[in-house]
Amino acid sequence: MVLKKRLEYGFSGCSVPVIPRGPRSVRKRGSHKKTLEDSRSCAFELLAAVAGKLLQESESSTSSNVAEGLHPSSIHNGGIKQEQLEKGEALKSECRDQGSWVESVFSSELAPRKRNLESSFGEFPRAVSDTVLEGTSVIPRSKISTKVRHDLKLEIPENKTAAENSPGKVEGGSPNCGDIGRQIKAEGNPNHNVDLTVAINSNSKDPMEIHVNITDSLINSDTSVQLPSYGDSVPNASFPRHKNNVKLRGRVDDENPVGCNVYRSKTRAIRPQTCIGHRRVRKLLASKYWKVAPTLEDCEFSDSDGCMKNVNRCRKAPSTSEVIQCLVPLKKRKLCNHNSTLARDPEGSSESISNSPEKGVKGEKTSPAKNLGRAKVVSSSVVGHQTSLKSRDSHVKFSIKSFKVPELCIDIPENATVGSLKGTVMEAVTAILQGGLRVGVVVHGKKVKDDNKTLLQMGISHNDDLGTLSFTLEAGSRIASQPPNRKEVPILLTCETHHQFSRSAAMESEVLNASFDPSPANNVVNHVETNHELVPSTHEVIKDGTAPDSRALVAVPAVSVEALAVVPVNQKTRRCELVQRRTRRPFSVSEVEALVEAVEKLGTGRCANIRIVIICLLWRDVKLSAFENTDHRTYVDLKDKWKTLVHTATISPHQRRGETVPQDLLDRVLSAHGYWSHHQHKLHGKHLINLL
DNA sequence: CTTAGGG
DNA sequence: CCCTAAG
Repeated sequence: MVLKKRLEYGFSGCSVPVIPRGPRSVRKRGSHKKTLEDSRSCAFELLAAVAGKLLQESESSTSSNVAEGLHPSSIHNGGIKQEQLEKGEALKSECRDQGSWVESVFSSELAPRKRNLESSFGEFPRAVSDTVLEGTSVIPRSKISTKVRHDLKLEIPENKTAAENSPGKVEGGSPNCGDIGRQIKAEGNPNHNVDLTVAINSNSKDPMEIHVNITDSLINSDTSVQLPSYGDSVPNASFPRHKNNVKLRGRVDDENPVGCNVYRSKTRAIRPQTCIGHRRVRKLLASKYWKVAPTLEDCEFSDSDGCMKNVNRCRKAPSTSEVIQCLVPLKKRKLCNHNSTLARDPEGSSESISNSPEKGVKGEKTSPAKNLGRAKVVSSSVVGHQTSLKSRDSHVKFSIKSFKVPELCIDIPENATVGSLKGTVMEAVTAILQGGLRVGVVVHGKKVKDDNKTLLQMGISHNDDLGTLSFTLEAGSRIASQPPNRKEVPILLTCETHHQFSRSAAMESEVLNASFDPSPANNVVNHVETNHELVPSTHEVIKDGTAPDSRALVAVPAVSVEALAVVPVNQKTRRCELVQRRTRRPFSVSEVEALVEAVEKLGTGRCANIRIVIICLLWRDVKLSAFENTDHRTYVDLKDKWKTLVHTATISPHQRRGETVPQDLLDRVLSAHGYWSHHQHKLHGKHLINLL
C-alpha cells in the first residue's frame, strides 16, 4: 500500500502511470486483472538489482521494512517502473522462462490464487534478494517423491516417570548427521551445485513424502553445508560446514502457521495478502533467519503466552517473527490463538479448552473469575474420578501415528547419478529421522524437566485430558550432550489434541481418533460441545459413551528436523480444514430488538450521526444488561445482522427462514433503514454540494 | 481499526 | 459468518 501510493505519486525520472481510482466497488472488482504484457523485459534483472539494494538495507533494518513494502528509494534506484511491478504474472512467467529458482518462489504448488499486487510489491524483491544472496540462480529443476512411513504406538504405565515416558526411540537406525554431510560431499562436483530440496511430509493419508527440487546453482560458490535451523548447534566435527558443496537449507512451506499469537480477544490480526508467491517469498525470507533460530531449550514453545511470543523473544533477528506473523493467514493464526489460549491455562486440564475466550463451556466468553472457578471445580472432579479409576486401569495409552518432516534443501552436483541422488536423499532423510532423538514431555504447556516425576504427578492419567500432553523431539544424544548453552536442535514432535496444536516452529500433530471414558460426563460433554466443530469424531465417540476403556489417543505428530526452532512445518490442507468457524449464534428476537433500537437511535454507517461502532458498544451494553456476555457480537456481526434484517424485512414472510422475527420489528427495521439511508443520501448530497 | 460489500 | 479491499 505504501509502495503503491508512492508510486502513484511518482518518482522523478520515472514515468509512472497513475492508476485512476474508481469507486470502491469498481476498484475491488477489476483492480487486479490488468496485465501489462509489454513490461516483461527486464523485470527480473531490475528486481534483482533492487534486491541487492534492499538486501543491503535489510541488513540493518527491521522487519517493518518488509511489512511496509519495498522502500521507495530502492525502487527508484532499481529503476523499476510501476507497470513492471504490477505485472505479477509477467514476473512469474519471466522467472519461469529462465527456469530459475525463482519459479519455485512464485509458482505455487497449490492452486493458483488471486494475487495481490500491492503486497507483491513489497515482497517480491525481498525474495529475489534472498535468491541472490544464496547464490542459487538456477537452471534445471526436478521433483522427486519418495515415501516413508512411521508408526509408533506407545503404552505407558501411569506410574512410569517422565523419563521413562520418553524413550527417545524413533524407529530406524541412526546414521548421524555427519554421515550425510560426508556422503553428499563425496558425490559432490566442485563445479556445480545442485540445489536439492527435500520436503518430507506425512499425514494420516499420505505417508511421508519427500519432494526434491533440484536446481543447478551457477553462482553458489559457497560450498559449505548450511543447516540453518541447526545453526551452530551442530558441531562442525560431525557436520562439516566448510568446503562441501552440499547445502541443506531449511524452507518454510505453504500453509503453515508459523507460530501462535497471543490471543487478543478483540483484535483481528493483520491479514496477509494471500499470494502463493508471497508466501514462498516470505518463507525464503524467513528461512534466512533460521540460521539464528533458537532452540527449544531457549524457548519453550508451548510456554504460557503462546509460542509465537516465545519465538519472537528468542530469535536473534526480531524482524522475522513479525514478518512471519504477518504471513500467517488469519485463519491459521486464529487457530494458534486458540491454542495458545489453551496452553496458557496452567490448570485448565480438560477444561482448558473451554476457557478459550471465544468459546466457553456455554459457548460464550466468560469472565476470568468465572473461568477460574469453573476450572477449579472441574479439575477437582477430574481428580476424584481418576483416583476412583486408578485401580482399574493405570495405563495411559496413546499412539503416535506418524511423524512429519518438513522440507530440506540439499545441494548435489548435477552430474551425480540418479542412484547417488537416491542415496543422498535417503541418507539425508534417515540421518534426520534417526540422529538420536531425545523426547521431551510437555504438560500443560510446560516442559517437564524432572524425569523422576510420575505421570500421575504430572497430571497425566488414563482418564485425564491428554490434550494437555505433548511431546517434543529434540536433538539426539550427541547434540544433547553439548554444554547447555549450546544451541540445540529441537526436533519437535508433538502429540496433541486438535485444539492444541500449539504450533511452535516445527510442531505438528494431529489426533486422528480419540476416545475417552464416558464417566466424566459433564466435563467431557461440555468439552465436546464447545469443540465439536473441531473434532467431530471425538464428539461422536463421547456422546455414544461407547468409548473403550483404553482411551487411546492416536496422534500424528511431526518430526521437524529443520524448521525446528523457528518456523512452521509443511502443513497443507488439513490444517485449513480444521480452521474453526465461529459457532453460529443466531440473533434472538430480543437481540434483534436491541439492535433495531440502537440503529433507530444511532443510525448506520459512516454518514450517520454516530458511527455504528457506537452501536456496537451500545449493543453490548444492552446485551450485557439483558443477558451478559455478548463480546461475541462484533460490530461486523451487528452490521451483518442489520444487513440480513433489512433483507428479511424486504422479502415476503413466507420466504423467511430461521427464527421468525416479529413483523413489527421488521417494520421498524425497514423504517429505520429507510430513514438512515435517506439521511445518508441527504448528507452525502450536502457533502457534494460543499465540495462544489 | 473501521467500513462496506461480496461470498 | 467469513473475507477483504479500501479508507
